[in-house]
Amino acid sequence: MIMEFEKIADILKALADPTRLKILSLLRIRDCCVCELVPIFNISQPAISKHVSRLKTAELVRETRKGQWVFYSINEKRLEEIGYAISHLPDLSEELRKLEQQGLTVTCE
Amino acid sequence: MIMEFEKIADILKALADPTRLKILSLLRIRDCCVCELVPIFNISQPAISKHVSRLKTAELVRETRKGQWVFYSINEKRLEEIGYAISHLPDLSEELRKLEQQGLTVTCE
DNA sequence: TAATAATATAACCATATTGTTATATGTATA
DNA sequence: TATACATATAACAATATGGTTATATTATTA
Repeated sequence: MIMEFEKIADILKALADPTRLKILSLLRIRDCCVCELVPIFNISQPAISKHVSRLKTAELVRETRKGQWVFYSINEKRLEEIGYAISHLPDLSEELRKLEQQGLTVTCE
Repeated sequence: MIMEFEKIADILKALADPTRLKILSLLRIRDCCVCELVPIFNISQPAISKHVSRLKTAELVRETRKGQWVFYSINEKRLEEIGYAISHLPDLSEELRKLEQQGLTVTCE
């Protein structure tokens, strides 16, 4: 299915941060909870919590509570979806057609 | 080749904007110059110019001057690279191993 | 129940992002 | 050369982002 530009941009914004990319790379190895991620990064627990929350909003990770811990797992399907979305962006041929009708296209050489 | 987290994040930031995604979608149809893009979007000429400049910095588009116009073309290779980079993020197993050595991993159930 | 541990949220700050208008630069043409 | 057109850059404003510390929430355990 074709994903809207705004939706794709929103998911890409969630991905477009080195810390969040590192979290995803770690979750590829195994599920982790926030308290395991904290000592790996030089940022506070609330900062990590906000990063995983951002990934969750974009459905790039899923959470499972296990007692006092919340384990996060990667949603590989979502990553595949975003790859597909980038190579199948919504078609804007109509916009270019309108431009031509208005005589606003540039023809050179 | 494996791309560093910061580099991937930087390219993803260039992609993570609806206007820039629409520009890329238009360039998939044919090369365009800034003056053709302006009437398609509800933003000023300098705003469009800055967007294509951001895409150029990330090597997602290339420019060719033709007389007074600058035509922009999509660099599909770069888009493929970023797709590959996302599915082959740098490996952080070592970080998790250190965590285990320090006894900071959580074992439950 | 009280204390502890893990996580999330609130309030705040510094910086980045994305738009604006004004202006500079580069190229073609009268 | 002077003018016009396309594009880029500068200066600025509003909002978003990513960090901080303090505190609230949720679950476990003494």
